[in-house]
Amino acid sequence: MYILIDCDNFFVSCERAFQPHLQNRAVVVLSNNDGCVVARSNEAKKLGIAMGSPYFKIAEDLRAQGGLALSSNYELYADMSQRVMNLIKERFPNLEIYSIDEAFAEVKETESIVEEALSLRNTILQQTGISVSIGIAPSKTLCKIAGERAKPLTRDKVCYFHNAEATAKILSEVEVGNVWGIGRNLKPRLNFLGIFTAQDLVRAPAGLIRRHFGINLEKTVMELQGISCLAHEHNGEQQSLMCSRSFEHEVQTFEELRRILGEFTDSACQRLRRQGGEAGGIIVYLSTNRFSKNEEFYQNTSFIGLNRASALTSKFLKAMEQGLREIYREGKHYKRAGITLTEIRKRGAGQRNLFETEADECREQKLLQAVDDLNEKLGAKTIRFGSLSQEIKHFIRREHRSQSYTTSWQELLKVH
DNA sequence: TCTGGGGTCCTAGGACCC
DNA sequence: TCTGGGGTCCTAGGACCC
Repeated sequence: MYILIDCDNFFVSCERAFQPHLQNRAVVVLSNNDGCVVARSNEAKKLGIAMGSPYFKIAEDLRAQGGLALSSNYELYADMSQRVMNLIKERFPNLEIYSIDEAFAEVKETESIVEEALSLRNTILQQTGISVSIGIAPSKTLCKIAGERAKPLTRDKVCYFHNAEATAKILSEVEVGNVWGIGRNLKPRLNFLGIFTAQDLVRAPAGLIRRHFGINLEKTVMELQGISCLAHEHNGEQQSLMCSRSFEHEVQTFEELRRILGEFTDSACQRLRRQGGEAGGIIVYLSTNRFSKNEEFYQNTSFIGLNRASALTSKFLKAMEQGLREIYREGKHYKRAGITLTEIRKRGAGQRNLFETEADECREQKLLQAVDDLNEKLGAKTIRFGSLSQEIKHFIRREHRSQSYTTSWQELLKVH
C-alpha cells in the first residue's frame, strides 16, 4: 500500500506562508529569467493560465485581473520542502521523496490509515502553512490519481482507493492523457487505438501494449490494475547532476561561454562534493534560440569521460573546455548552455587506476576542502578559481523575487 | 538465390516526470 | 523584447568481440 503526499500549488503556497496578502489572489511563480509560469494559485488556474505559459503572453491579462507574478525563490522552496518532508518522515519513515513537493510512503494497510493521513495533513498545515493532498492506493500510479481526486475536496483532502468497483468507476472518468507516465506523445497514439480513459487502458490487451509501447506502458497498465510494479526507491544515489541556464542576452564568443560554463562546472562540483560523490564524466551542452526566426536552430552536446572518477573542479574544468571546443561554432548566437556531471557514485567506491599516483589528487582534495569550508563560512565565492568570470548574474533576470525568509540572516521575516 | 549465433559497449534520440 | 531547469529510463543502431 502506498500513500502519496502532494503539496498544493507548492511554490505559491511557500510564498503565501510568508506573505498573507497573497491569499485569495491570482498568484503565479515564474521560472528562471521570469520565463514561464511554473506554479499557479487556484485563482490563477481559474483565470485559465496554463502551466508553462510564457510570462510575456499572460502578463497583461494577469495584471488586469488583479493578479501577481513572482520570480522563483528556490532557496525558500528547498527549505520549506525539507520541513514538510521531515514532518512526513516522522509519521511514515519508509519514505521516497519523489520531487520537491511530493513523496510516496510505503505503508501497511490498516483501518486507521485515513485518520493517520488526515492528522499528518493537519500537522503539516499547522507547522509550515503548506496544504497537502493525499492519495492512498495499492500502487503509485493509482496514488497519483487518488491524489488528484483529493485536491478539489475542500474538507479533508484525502482520497483512498480500497474498493475495486469504485476504483474502476473513477478510472473510467480519468482521461488517459492524465495518467502518470502518459504524456503528449503517447496520448494520441492510444486514442488512435480507441483508448480514451484510464479504464480503457486497464482493459487493453497486454501483448498489444507491450509490442507497441514497450515495457514502461505495460507497467503503467499493471499499476492501474492495482499490481504494484514500480519499485519504492528510498532515495538512493543520484546518477547525474546538471547545471544549465538560458541567457537573457545571447552569447557569441568562445571565451565568454568558457567562463559561464566554468561557473556551472564549479557550482556542480561543489554540490557533488557536498553530497560525498565523485563523477566519471561531463556532458557539455550548447544551443541557440529555438524560437529565433533569423537563425537556424543549432544544438549540440559532447561527452568527455575522465580516466578516473573525481570530484575535483580543476579536472572537470579541463574536460569542459575540451568538450566546449568540440561543439562550439563561430558566429552563432547562443541562448542556452549547460553541463551535466555523469556516472556519479560515492567517493572511493570506484576502481583505482593502476598507473596513476594519488599524491597530487590528495593534495588538491585537501585544498578544495579548505576552499569549500571557507566559502561555507564566509559566503559563496569568497574564494574562487581565477579562470572563472567575476560575475555572471547579469544574464539572469529575477525581477520579482521574494526574500529568503528562512535561509538568510539578512532577509529574515520581520514580524514587527 | 543462398550469408550464424551469441555477446558487449557506446551514442543519439525519444519518452516521461516535476 | 520576452518561451525554465532538473532529473530518469528505454530503444535502436552501429561498432566491436568470439
